[in-house]
Amino acid sequence: MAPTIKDIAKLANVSHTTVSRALNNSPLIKEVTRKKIAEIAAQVGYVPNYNAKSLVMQRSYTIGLFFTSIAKGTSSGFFSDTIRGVNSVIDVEYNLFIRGIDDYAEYSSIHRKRFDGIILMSQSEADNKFIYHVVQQGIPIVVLNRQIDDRSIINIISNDREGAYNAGKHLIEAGHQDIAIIEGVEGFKSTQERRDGFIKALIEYNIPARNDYMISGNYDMQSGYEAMVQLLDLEKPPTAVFCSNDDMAIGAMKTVFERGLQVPNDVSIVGFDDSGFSLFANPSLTTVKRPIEKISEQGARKLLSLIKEPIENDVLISIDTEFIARESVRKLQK
Amino acid sequence: MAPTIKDIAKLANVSHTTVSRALNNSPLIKEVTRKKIAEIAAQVGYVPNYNAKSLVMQRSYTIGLFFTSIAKGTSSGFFSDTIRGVNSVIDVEYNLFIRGIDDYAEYSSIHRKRFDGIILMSQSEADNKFIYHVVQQGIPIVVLNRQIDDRSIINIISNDREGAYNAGKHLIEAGHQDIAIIEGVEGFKSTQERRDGFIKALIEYNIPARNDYMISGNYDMQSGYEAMVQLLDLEKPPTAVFCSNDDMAIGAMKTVFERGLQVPNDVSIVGFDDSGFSLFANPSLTTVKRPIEKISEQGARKLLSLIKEPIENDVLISIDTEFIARESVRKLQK
DNA sequence: CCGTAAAATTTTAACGTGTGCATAAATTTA
DNA sequence: TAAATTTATGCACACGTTAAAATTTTACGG
Repeated sequence: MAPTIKDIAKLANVSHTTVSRALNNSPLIKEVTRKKIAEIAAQVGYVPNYNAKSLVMQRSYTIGLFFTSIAKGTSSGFFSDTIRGVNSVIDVEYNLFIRGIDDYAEYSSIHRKRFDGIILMSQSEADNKFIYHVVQQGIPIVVLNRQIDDRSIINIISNDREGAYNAGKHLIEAGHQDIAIIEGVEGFKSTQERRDGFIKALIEYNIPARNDYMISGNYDMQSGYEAMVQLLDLEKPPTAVFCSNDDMAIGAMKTVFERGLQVPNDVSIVGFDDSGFSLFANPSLTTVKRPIEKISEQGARKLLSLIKEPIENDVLISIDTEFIARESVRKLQK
Repeated sequence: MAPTIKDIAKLANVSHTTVSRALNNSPLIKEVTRKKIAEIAAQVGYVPNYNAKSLVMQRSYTIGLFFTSIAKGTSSGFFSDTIRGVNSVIDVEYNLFIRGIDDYAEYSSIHRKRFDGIILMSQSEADNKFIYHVVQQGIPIVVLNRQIDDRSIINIISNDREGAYNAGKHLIEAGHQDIAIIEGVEGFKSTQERRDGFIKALIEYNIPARNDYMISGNYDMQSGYEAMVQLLDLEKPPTAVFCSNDDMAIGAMKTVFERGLQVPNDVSIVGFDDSGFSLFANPSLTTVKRPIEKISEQGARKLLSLIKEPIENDVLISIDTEFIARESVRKLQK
């Protein structure tokens, strides 16, 4: 049905070998024959069979984009920004394959023949097993978003620690002393990094970290809501709260309003991520912009060059966050 | 490197054909040999080469999930809900391939050999060209979210018209007479359906539709914001606004607050979609839940059965929306 | 224990493409 | 003009798998 190089060969009165070479711009082919063949190919609407090609070339023309999980724990904005970033870089000659690691019971179907390269948007330490498997299979990989100890792996992360530090600093310099933190999913590297950055700011300004001002959440709105309930129930509630992401900040704001209180007049709130709605929240949310789309673009580019030139190595790229001051923080007079 | 059926054949002292049959559970193979071969295969860690398989089977083991566009016009929640829905149904033996139609300059690379089936989350009439191509290639396809006239195509949509009708009715029954609508992207079927449903409610209650109460937006927050500016600048601003999606509703609420007005006290607002943040908005957003995840699950299932049994046809499944009353609508006393 | 049907397996070919080697044609050199 | 070299093309095989045809082995009735 669909024309093959052999069909073209017949039409052009040459061997299929010549056709193959002509279409791949081999220097062994005379210019006139190449042109003739290209013309015929275009005319009959030839498209290469990638399965045959892959079989003989030992390449798959497939880039795998993996998440820790697609089903849960990944916020929509994060998820779609990642795909957008990668998609914008990966040429259509590649298949863009998307799955969650937790969709797999075992990894045997993930091997060299099936993936030219893998981009992992990693959120959890538990991904290490997957990474190990991929490396062992000799598949080029780029890990995004979570720092990997193995320095032979290309690693692109955002500087969450510094971002959280800036958030904390901003609150302190606005005059706040009683500052709480609502944390992300336990075990996620980002959770830890953001906590560390936040605490660094406290230490730098000699503000004691109180245990009851550190509430753990899980990055979703509901958990932010619940965490804030705990905080407002304290004998001495904080005047400001750093939420480890915007979703939880939105949830936390909800609690504040339900208590008949105001943001930022009664409680100041800072988020993290700068997700789509943070600008349109009421009040608009002061937050730390995390350049997810940039990270994934960058990651995709690195992967492509890694596939072409496998020597590259020892790369850790840290992309800076950006502090965005909006309306959810109140300046206290001292 | 990686073991093939021939390697296994040698180890088992049989021909590679026997191995192939044994691993595919052909009834032509004696039980004992099957077992022996299965054992060896497991032991050497055999995984089939899908390129070779595809080449001879004329199947790709790839499901294509296409969007109208990945880069723009698709909200995060919508995008990720779709992928989640499909992902939950498609077995890992399939490649899940994701792209936007607008990533392609021409469709020649989209053909039967490369896709066992295609799921299209369609938002625009402009997709018809793509659909036509796919159908012409003989690729099984399921179109989601937008009604297609061609009844030979499996089509799964949400009943947006009825949802919008319910939204309008709710506002009217709460006592509102001056009701505006902020519309979605022009040319999107959903835009038209929601407008139609809304107007139907107006007509049913004998409320004249005013031209200056119909503002066009483009489904993003910013456009909702701007549309609401127009509405509030009117000599007689509406007391209620139906926004064609939640994103625009959030934008519209922002405008209201900036004017020093209240939702719902001064203006009532209804959205559409029930996206993640609508419950946590302040006030929480009354909206119409559109079951995107359900639609995509259902669509994926239909596609799988269509691939197996190509006789099925003339299917139009309409999934009902659900009206969700929350806090953004005020009951007027008459 | 032979002949034959059924069952189990092997042999051969095919899917569509790329590549090493041989060879024919064109060009240069002597 | 013949020999040496370069250039252009074709032949045959390989990639890993399934399927059709051919063959061998097993089972069974007389």
